[in-house]
Amino acid sequence: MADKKILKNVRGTKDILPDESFKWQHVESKVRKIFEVYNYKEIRTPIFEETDLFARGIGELTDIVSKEMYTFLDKGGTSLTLKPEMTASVMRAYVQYEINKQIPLFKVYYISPMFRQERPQAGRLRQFHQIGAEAIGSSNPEVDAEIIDLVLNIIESFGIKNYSLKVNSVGCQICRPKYKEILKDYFKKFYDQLSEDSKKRLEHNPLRILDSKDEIDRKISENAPVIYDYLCKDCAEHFEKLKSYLDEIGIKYEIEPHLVRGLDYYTKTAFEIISPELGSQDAIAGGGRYDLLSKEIGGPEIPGVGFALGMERMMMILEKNNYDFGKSSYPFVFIACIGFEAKRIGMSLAREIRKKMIPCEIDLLNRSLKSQMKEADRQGSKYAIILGEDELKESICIVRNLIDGHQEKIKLSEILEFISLKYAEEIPKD
RNA sequence: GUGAGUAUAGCUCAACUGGUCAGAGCGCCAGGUUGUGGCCCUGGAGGUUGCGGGUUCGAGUCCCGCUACUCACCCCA
Repeated sequence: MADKKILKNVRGTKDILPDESFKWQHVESKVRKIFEVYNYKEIRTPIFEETDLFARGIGELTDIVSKEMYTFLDKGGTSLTLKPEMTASVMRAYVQYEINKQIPLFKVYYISPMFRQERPQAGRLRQFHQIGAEAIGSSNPEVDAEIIDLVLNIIESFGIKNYSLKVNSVGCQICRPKYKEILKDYFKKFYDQLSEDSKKRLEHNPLRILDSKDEIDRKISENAPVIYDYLCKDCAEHFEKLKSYLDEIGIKYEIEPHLVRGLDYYTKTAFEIISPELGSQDAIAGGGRYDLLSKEIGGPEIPGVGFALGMERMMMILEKNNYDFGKSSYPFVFIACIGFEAKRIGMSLAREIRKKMIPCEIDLLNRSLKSQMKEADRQGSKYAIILGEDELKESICIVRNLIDGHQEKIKLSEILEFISLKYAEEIPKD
């Protein structure tokens, strides 16, 4: 028989094994608390949606839709897509349940995997996780300010200080098209000097040229018309108010007229938080206002703002800075048994201890006492309960403190209470 | 999709210009302690050097192809 191929995780995905998962749990629970403080409730949407939602919501011409989506037909022939981002899904749910008729401002957050079929590299995976929030129902700049304040609070709560916030206004359906044309005319004059990529961008996305990494593109962009001269009154006012809120809150930011978002639905506010500790994919979070999205997906005109933060990217920074994730869970008590009879008593005792919600481990491999003790130590247990023939005869067990090595005999009838007491003493210290 | 780099035990890595080079540390297992962890000592298991060809008396070491991984472009979280 031929050897069976060893399967492995698919490219661009990552397994999070137990020696990592506790870090994720730590980050998630901390983040959830912050959302709670800002009064954002969790929303969970399906991992896949009808392809149309993303195609229309994000925009057919965007990179995400045109080449990065995991799209497949289900058995009924419907085209489905693994979500590449959450905003469209959240808006879909909002429109579907007519939340505008129930709640004036819908504030929700999510922590969820996303899928994009790109070439993996540092800080870029095909299945990655985003922490994000959306505030739907208001076009006020206060909401933009709160969203920015919120994401910065999350970042800072993990001790990250080395970042910069860039904000911009990308206009709206009234003023952006005009600016786009003016920009196109400007770049056309330098067409021959533009990079190959930018020549293509000129067609459908001249704004992106402003964000090019190409040396010559950048030089040309320096003298390009600036969007602020072309914003309509509404957009300009919105931007001014947002800045004044940020100033008052004390948030430091950089005005970045070249900041462009890759999703079509953004209007007015666009922002990005970048970290020099990240490598080429240096955006730890991004977001903005999307007043056009609802209509794109067939809903009424509903304004919204949100952000998304790359969890893996934040983890990269935390690891790099030796962030203290706390420790993994461990069994407070380890029951070591010698012989079948002792194991029977041990199994029963383990259950009683666990019923009291005290983490407990018992040897399941029938190894030597020495191995069991070694295991107890490796697991980080505070106490070992030793049960053997000798102890059974006297109806006792040995309780060994693995921190100081002191051990004593305890009656089997009193062991549960003894351990409970010790555990109660220990709790506040952890 | 394009480009570059890397590919040796479970993990991190050694092996001069091709000639005992298949190793170390960590981890794992066992013994030193007939029923007791952490430190220490001793021993053991574990690799057809990613896969397939080629050059050569001889290749982990050179060449070609494939695959995977990594980084960068693109784009984005």
